[in-house]
Amino acid sequence: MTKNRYRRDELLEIAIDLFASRGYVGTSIRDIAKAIDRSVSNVYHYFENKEELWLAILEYSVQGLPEKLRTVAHGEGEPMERFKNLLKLHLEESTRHQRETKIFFIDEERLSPKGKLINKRIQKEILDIYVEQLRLLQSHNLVRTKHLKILAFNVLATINWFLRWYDPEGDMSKEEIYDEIIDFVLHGMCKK
Amino acid sequence: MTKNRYRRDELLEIAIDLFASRGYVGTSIRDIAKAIDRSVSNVYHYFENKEELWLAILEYSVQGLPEKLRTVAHGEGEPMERFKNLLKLHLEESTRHQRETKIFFIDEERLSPKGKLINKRIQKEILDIYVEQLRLLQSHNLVRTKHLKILAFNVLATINWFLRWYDPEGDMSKEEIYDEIIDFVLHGMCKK
DNA sequence: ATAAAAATAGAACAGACGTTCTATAATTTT
DNA sequence: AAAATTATAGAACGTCTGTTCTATTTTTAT
Repeated sequence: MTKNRYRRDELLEIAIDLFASRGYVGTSIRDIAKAIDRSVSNVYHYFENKEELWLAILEYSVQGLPEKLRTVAHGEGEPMERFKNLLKLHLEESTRHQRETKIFFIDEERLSPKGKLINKRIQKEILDIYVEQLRLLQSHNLVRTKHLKILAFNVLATINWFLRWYDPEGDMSKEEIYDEIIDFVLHGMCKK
Repeated sequence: MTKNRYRRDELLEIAIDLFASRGYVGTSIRDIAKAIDRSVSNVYHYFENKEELWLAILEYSVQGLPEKLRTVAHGEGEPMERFKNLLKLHLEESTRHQRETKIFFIDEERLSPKGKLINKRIQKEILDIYVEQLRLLQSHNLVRTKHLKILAFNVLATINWFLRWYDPEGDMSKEEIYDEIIDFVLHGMCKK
């Protein structure tokens, strides 16, 4: 059985590429089939329908993110150190799955109720991780604001927006950029 | 002549609503016509085609933003004070045109070359304003980083992401949220 | 009041869409 | 070797798409 899971994953790869560059609605099953030089029915052989294909991509990549983040957040070390690790891992994972993560934020309104729910759930899970960690830092008197949720949104803003402008071909290394971003999140733009 | 510019703007309003909630590709001309209870041809009477409608929305709202931002940035007062004003105005304008600004960031890949160009130009104009202001602040030794462009991206991240989570029905006032965001941009999340 | 212009509707078109159906080739299991 | 399963293709479906065409009503200008 399931020998040719390989063929399925090829399909998935192409779909990720197309969805990431043209969006969910902007990519047709025919586009995907043509891009990999197979028939439309072949796509339907591996995936029940378009939305299941979309969800398979999420499962393939973004689905596991909250768990990974939680592991680091609940790991060892000082709270602030752990928070930095959390940011770092989040940035690394976002870069590693850049295309998929981009997909995750595009066209979410066009999904079926089921798809929307999954999307929202993952986003909520991630937000909660950050709020929880910020609350911990707050209890150590390390955080400036009272509105933790807004703060969490702002932190996530920086991480997620990064995907929109990051260009792997650019002349700065990933590590350099991560450090810049983490520094911004922690201390903002102003000197001292 | 042009007596019923009013009818055109009604159409524009509906289109903004639909585009903002369902995206460019996800909204058909028929959707728009149906939503305002007119015929499809009526839409075409006011707008040459779908993309021109899209561009009309940009013109109607986002187009003027760079100029407004520039005016404040080049205004009076200390550099840091002016920068805060810049952030404040940018947040205000984004809120005022929340739907349109959202449209501006959705589906940009699906536009024609012409549309893409306009989109990119406006985004570049705004980025340049920030880079310029940050350079000024840097020359006054008020900014911590050397990579101004990344810093500018991070600042814009916070502002633009705000549109994704801001809910006018929420229990915090706009002013409160603006202040939180500006504080985050300036000083980050850490105490001192 | 009449002519010109603007606003509207409705039908039609050709193409793209997601999906399904039927049939055949390739592979795996027995 | 035969049977069963999996992988593939191709045609067809009904629906939706952006757009155009023709015709009619309404408004404006003369």
